[in-house]
Formats: sequence, C-alpha cells, structure tokens
Amino acid sequence: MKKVIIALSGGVDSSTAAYLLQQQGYDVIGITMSIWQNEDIDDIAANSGCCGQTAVEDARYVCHQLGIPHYVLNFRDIFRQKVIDPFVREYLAGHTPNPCIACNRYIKWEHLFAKAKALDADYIATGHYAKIVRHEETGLYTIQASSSTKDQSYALYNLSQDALSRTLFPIADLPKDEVRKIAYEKIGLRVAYKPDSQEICFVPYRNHGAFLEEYLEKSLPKGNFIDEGDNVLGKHNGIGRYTIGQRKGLGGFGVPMFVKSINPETAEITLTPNENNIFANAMTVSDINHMSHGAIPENMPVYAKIRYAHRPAEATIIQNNDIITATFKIPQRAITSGQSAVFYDEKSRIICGGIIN
RNA sequence: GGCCCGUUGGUCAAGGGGUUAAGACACCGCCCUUUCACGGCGGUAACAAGGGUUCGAAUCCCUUACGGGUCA
Repeated sequence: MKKVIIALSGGVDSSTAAYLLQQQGYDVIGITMSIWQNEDIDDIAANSGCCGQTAVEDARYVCHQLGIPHYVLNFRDIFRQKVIDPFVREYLAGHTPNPCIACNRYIKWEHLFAKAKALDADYIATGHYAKIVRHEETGLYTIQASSSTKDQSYALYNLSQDALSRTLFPIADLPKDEVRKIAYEKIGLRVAYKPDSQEICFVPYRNHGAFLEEYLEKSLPKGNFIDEGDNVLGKHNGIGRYTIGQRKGLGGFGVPMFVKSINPETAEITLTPNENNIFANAMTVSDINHMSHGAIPENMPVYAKIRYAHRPAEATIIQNNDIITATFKIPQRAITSGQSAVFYDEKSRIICGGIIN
C-alpha cells in the first residue's frame, strides 16, 4: 500500500483530499504544520487563515473521523526564516511579496516534503486545485490549471520535478461545491461549510502594515506622496502599506489616484491621476523555476499571470542568464516587483515562473 | 476703514422660491480572492449663525462671523 502524507489545514479542501486518498486505497497520514510565532496572537489568528489553533483541532478531528493518524509538526522556525523574514524584507525594499508562494516552495515542498521522505512516504498531498501532468513532448512534469471554478496553479509554480513526481492533488478538478458536498455527505465534516481561507494566514485583522510594525518593533518608514513632477501631495502611512496600482486608502485628492512607484530610499510614493500611467508592456522576472520544458521554448506564445487573480495575458518571453524578459501583446496594469509571474502554454500548463523585478 | 463677491457632506462641487439637496473624490460595508492589490454592488454624510419676507427659503432681505477682491 502506497503511503501518502497529506497536509491538513483543518479546512474543507484538505480534509476532503484526505478522504479521497483513503477511498483510493492509500495509507494516509495527516500532518498539520504549526507556524505560529507568537502565542499572543493565537486568539486572533485562531479562526482565520489556514493554520490557526482551531485548524489543528479541526484537522485532528477529521483524522479521527477518518481513522487515520495525525501529527502536528512544529515549523515555526523554518516558517519565520523562509516566509516571514523575507516577507518583511521585501516590503521594506518597496516590493510586494506573496508569502503563499514562499510557503508552498519552502515549507510545503521542501521542508514538509523532506519530512515525508523521512517518514518513508511515497507521496505528499495537499488540497490544492491544480493538476500534475507530464508534458507529452518533453516528458517533464508540470502543473496544469484546474478546470474547476477555482484554480490555484499560480501559487505552485516553484515545485521541482522531484516534488511533482511525488505529489498528489486529489481534488484537482473538482468544483468547490462538489468538494463541500463530499465533505458534508460522505465525511460528515463539521467544517464542510467553513468559509474559504483568504488573507495572509499569519497576519491578523487583514492588516499587514500593523503586522510589519509589530514584527519590526518600529514604525514603517514614512514619507511623502508625490506626483510625477516630484511635487509633494501629502504624507503616507509608511512603506509597506502600499502596492503598485493601489487606489484605495490613499486619501482624498479630488480625483482617483493610483500608486505608480515606491522608492524605499527616500520613502517617497509616486501617485498618478492617470491610470494609463501604470500600464506597461514589459517586465523582467528572476528566480526562475522551469517546469514543462526545462527552458524557454522557442517561439511559443505564452500566457502570463502577474497576480493570483490576474487573467492570463499573451506575451513573448526570452531568457538571458537567469533573467526572463516578457513582452506583453497588450500593456498590463500594475506589474509589481515582488509578485510572481507565471507563464502558461495554450493548454494552461505551467512553462515556468519567477519573481517580477 | 469704504465698496463689491463668496460661505452647501471629510474634500471639490451642482442647484438663483416648492428637489427624496445632484455628481466626483475620500471613507465605511458586502461580494470577489489561499498574497498585496484591481474590480463589482451598496451605504453614511451638507445648505456658516441669527433674525426677517413668504402658504413655502439652500435660493430674496438684514445683521454677525469667517474668507477673498478692490479703493485712497
């Protein structure tokens, strides 16, 4: 019997995934990762995100219902080192990081994956909506977007061939409501209708600015809003509370204003009233992970996502050394440093991805 | 000091006797969303103060306060 480690968050998706694996005849072991840094915020975080305190209890209960073993692993140090610290550094550098990408890469598919191997597991599994396929020409593993209404392939572009060959996504193509239905009817899961997790799991109150200041134990660098002619428009509340393209939360200027750029040196944030000025038709991307081809395929039109919920946009890409330059057919709004760009082929399979410069 | 003009939501700003007192930006809420954002849909909120005239005043008149402008 093949042994599989399932990462359980206590939510519907991973719980249902565990059930499906069991139905498919796997020897299933549930693992919940403990990532909390500070006991004090457990109360706040308990009911939100993917990894709070009730998450552990919910996961334990599901395992009890399914009759499978459940372990809670302490990932606090590694999580801080690989996810939170870079998250903080990136914001201070004027970028906008995506911690879920880092968590998937380092925590789930490096650290947890290593634990799974150490436990002699054949596979690691999660409740992500995405499919693992092999490219018919290259033979390489890649991830294909889920045909479900939900698709989380964007957040998974960093998986290695080794990881892909030993990963299972049991709910890959299922519609969300089908997953809930299974959870409710087949498992009798008490969290069947728990809301989807969203927001950064380690940031309480959906206020990452406050989190950054608390974590740093000091204020974020404050400075001026300026216009494109360097005229001072007002004061902002600190680098780290803003991202490119942001419109809300800037204050009233009589007309809508958009964040055009963030200068970490001077702590100045440039605003523009002309939304066209935040569109660009090119970007460079580094920290690349290749998937379907192991390199940039020649003359292939690609479809780039520059944010999780971004609609893929047609582009051409070339790679020089470790940098990909992407040129869009149509200019894209708010291409943002620190966010990930994921390049798909015409069949929604990931060619490669990386971090936008 | 004299004479003009102005004062409407947090900001800008329509309305010149009868309006549920527009609209924009901000703000708030919901939806969307395993990042940050964008987006969609809603919502709160105002006639400078006091006196008149009038059936009826944000609209007309007077006074006061506060802003402009202008004149020796």
